[in-house]
Amino acid sequence: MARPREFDEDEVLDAALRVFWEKGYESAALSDLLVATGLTKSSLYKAFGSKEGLFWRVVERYQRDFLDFRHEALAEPTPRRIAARLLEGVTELHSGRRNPAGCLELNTALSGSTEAEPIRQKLVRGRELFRQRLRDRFEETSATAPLPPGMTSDDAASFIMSLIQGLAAQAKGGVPRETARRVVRAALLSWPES
Amino acid sequence: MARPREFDEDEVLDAALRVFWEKGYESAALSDLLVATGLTKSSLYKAFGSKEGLFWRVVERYQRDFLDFRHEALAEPTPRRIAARLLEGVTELHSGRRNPAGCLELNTALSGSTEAEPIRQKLVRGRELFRQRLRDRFEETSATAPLPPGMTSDDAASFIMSLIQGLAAQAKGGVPRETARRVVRAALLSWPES
DNA sequence: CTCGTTATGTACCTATCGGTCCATAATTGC
DNA sequence: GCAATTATGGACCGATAGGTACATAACGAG
Repeated sequence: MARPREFDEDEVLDAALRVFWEKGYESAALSDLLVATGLTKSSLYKAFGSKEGLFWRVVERYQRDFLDFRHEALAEPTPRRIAARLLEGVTELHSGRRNPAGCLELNTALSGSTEAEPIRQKLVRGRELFRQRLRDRFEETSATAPLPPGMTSDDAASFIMSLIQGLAAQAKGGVPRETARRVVRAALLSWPES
Repeated sequence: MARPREFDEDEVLDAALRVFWEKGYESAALSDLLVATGLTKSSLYKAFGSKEGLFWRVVERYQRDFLDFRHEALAEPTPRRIAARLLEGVTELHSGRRNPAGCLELNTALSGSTEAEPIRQKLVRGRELFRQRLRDRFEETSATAPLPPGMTSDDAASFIMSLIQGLAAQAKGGVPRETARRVVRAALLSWPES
């Protein structure tokens, strides 16, 4: 019983996703978002409340559409297979030519303005949460197949997280996918096969 | 035969270094730099030409004063000792409470505005140059002590570089030094002792 | 056909960005 | 002590940032 929307929310979110992915939260200007989505300022603010509101909707989609491999990875039965699936997933995601280089979340979480500090912290918290889930899965699956000798589940989880961030940073720097693949291979050399 | 400067250039550069380190190039506002250095806009522009001019002077100092361990690392006689010294250096540098969290260069190189794109690229080039030096040293020293079995010098260099970026990103996220140390230990487990 | 409701387009707002201009101050050589 | 030179203080600049106000347009319900 009112005027209908003239835009498709999915399309708008996808367009905004590209912008935030390429530039990070802060460097993505409102004007960039308007051009990319085709919305007017009024429509955007009516629909999403603010730039930050839009951003969190976008992050939601990012996790759903692009980070889904993380769930599959955690479901793997051995530490090595979990780690491999994670690292390979990150490699394919961040260093292809289909998507913007690097990681949407990292690109945002590494900027340093005081304005975006709460956003940064929320992202960091999410990262830590995933690290804990990873550690727990390493702990569980290490009964089936061992971790690299000398590594605790916690060590292993922190190690993999660091590598994931590193790969994302490298990808943003333009390091080619093939190089990333060799890094992953190298990192997994000492991880026992199932 | 002219009016003398009222500021000490070293002190100014150190103060500016902190600001750029904490915020990255873009998020470091000119006003932040003025407050931190105690300079007026006129003096800053007279002395350094522009924000970018000041930034490169600062990077120079950063590399001289804080990345000096890289040279020592490259001088080590075996791959493991090179890698260890590098990773430990990065850990101590980035995740202490003495210095701002994370890496000045990475904090800058991961932001995505089009304005700072040339700066990003220069930093990325510098990183690639160091990677090559690292690879060459791995190649040379692998005669004395082996690399981890299955890794070429190039693999090893890319692996270490990724880990360095990862540690820097983690540090910016507030991951404690002790965790970083455990990551380094884990990463070096398969690297043969000299 | 009108009314309530929601969406859109446009003009406008304040704050801040990096940077420039110019008058004035402090120095040394002569 | 005067001229030449360099440094400083502060007003000013256009561009852009994110965000708001308000009038108008398009719908469904009655």
